[in-house]
Amino acid sequence: MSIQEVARQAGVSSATVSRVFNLPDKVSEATRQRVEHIAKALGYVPNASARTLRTHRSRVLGVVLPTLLNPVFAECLDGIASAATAAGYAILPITTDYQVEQEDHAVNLLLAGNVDGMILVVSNPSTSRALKRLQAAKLPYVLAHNRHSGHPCVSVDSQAAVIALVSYLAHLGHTRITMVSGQLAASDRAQQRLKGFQKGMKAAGLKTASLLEVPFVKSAAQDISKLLQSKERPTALVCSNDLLAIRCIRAAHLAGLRVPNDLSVVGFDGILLGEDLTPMLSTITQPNTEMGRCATRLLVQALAGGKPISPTSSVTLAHAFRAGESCARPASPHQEAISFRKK
Amino acid sequence: MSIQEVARQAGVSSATVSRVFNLPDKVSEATRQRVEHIAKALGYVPNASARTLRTHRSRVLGVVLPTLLNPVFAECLDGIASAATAAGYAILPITTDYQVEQEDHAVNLLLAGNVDGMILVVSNPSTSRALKRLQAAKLPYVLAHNRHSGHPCVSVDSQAAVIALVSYLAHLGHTRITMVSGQLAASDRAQQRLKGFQKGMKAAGLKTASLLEVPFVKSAAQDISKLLQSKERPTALVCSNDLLAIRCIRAAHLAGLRVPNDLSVVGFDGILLGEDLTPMLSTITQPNTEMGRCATRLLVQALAGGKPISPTSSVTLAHAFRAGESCARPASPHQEAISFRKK
DNA sequence: ACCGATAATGTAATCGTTTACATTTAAGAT
DNA sequence: ATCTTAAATGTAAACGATTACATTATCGGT
Repeated sequence: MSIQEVARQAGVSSATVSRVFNLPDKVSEATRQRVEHIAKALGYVPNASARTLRTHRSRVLGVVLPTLLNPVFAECLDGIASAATAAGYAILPITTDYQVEQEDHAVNLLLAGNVDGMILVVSNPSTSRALKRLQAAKLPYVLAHNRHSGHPCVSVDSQAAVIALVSYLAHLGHTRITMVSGQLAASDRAQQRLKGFQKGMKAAGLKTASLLEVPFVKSAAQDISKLLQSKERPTALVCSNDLLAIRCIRAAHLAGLRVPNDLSVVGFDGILLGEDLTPMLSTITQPNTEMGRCATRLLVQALAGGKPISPTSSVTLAHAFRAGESCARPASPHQEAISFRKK
Repeated sequence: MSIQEVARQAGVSSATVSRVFNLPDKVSEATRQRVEHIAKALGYVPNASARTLRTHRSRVLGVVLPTLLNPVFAECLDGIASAATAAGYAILPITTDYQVEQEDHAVNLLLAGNVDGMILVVSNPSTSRALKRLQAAKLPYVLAHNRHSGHPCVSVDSQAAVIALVSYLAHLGHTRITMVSGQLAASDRAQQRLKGFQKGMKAAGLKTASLLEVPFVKSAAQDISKLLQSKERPTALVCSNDLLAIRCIRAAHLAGLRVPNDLSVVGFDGILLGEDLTPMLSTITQPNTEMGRCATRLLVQALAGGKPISPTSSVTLAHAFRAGESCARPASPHQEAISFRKK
């Protein structure tokens, strides 16, 4: 069902039909109605490819994400989807499984797909070839969940958040605090959070900022439980993300430790599910959905303006500490002994 | 960077360049190499819109989902994305928030977007206008998570699963079992699971198959806790999905009930996160990611064959009961009294 | 040396829009 | 009645690929 067919049936030229949809006030009331009526009757829908070919605008945004299996990104994509739809854009998402080669591949695919712009969550903005490629192609883009002065980003200040968190834990009386992180090399977020942890520990006068890096999910449980059974086991875990925190709580349970009585666990991300858990997850929350929305709006705005997005238009969204139930004062040595006997 | 430009620089016609990419063996080794080299040097990428316009194939699949905030669908989309990418297709997902009007809207949008086919999770296949529209447009599609004899579906046999579950609970000694469901009208899955519950209760010789429908998430906690504080409170909850089960466990905790000692809770879906919870979620698992993959493969196959997909090619995937820790024998009246005093 | 077959390449139409420009129509001003 | 101007519509050229068909080159066989 082409525009020509509609034109024929309505007894006008294809140009007029086109105008009915794109510049309705350039066409007389009478013909407009007639054309609209016929178009609807025929079920005419303008062909997106032809339009894109002609106008060089696809009204599609590419989205590059590590995975959808972490609710952080699912929530973010949800925000992107809603904002995009609201602005009349469709989205083309691709996941990279945290692999840089796949980032490159994804960007190439999207570039070939004629997207008008991209929203990405990359491993490391500083070293990303994908971003270089984007700049070379002069395609507008915005990063979400990444934080880098050389790129337009929408993010929270992870480092500050963790510094404040450590200070809070120290005030609660924790001294043996361990950070649990996923593969550091795979994410600048993880690095920034670690940095915040180290600074926070120093500021709190706690010398040993110990770190447990669990590169692979499959071995995580073991590694964590080993840590928890060690002699000088930590009284608090600062986890680089909520999923990790949830696994730590599980590991603690399996090791016979009660959360938060014997061990405090704090996450990072504020995934929606955390609030429904028992114990309710204590975590640093970021507005994940809003982050996606915000990035999308930024991009759409730039597309409307027709100019690339300056790194100076980066947005820092507010984070917050959610005091759940997985974090409390450490047990005093006396109490700890009791709790130990109980087992 | 058009094909013409590459052709000019390579000193050949655009047809030859096109053949280099689409029918490489129809072109001589020498020119192929030359063209490939020049194309790469110029960073040439074939224009997807032009290609689609000409060939009537976009290599894009539309995806219609209720929401990404429920991990079931995020996992499913993950499967779709991976299978689609593997088959050389991109995906265009839209969420409907469980609203039929939005389903219609989504389908129209995707139709206008020139997708080659669609994968959908709808509220109700029987009444869906969106599906009618699709059939009218003769666009190949597959449903996932829906189950209906009139459409090609990839799903599990929810009803059988719940029947077996109720039987299991009855054997454990539970007699007061309540099903907790989201808005029944919004999902055929919920209806099928309820049906299974009712049949299962009957088969187990338990007359009252009581149902708690919690249409809105915001009031769910209240409704559930009211149920749990009622005089003849159930000893087991069969939840229509995992998210609901998690909220029930939370509500039980807030009501002072221990899971599974005072209350058994079983979910449905088998979201990945359930395994990391404490108590580990007892649930009926479905292969969510695989479901997405399977639906995609079915669709891609049909697209290759060029024929619409018959409802008879529907696939039923295997479900399984995951014995977690949120489900156990009910406390004997005596034990129950003790546990009650303890509070 | 010539023929026929086959391989390699080129020509040009086509897909369905949008839009600059040309043309027609209508209305108001004189 | 004529002229000007603006509004409404039409004409036709793009956009960048694919592909049926036409053409040219190559080569073995006689």
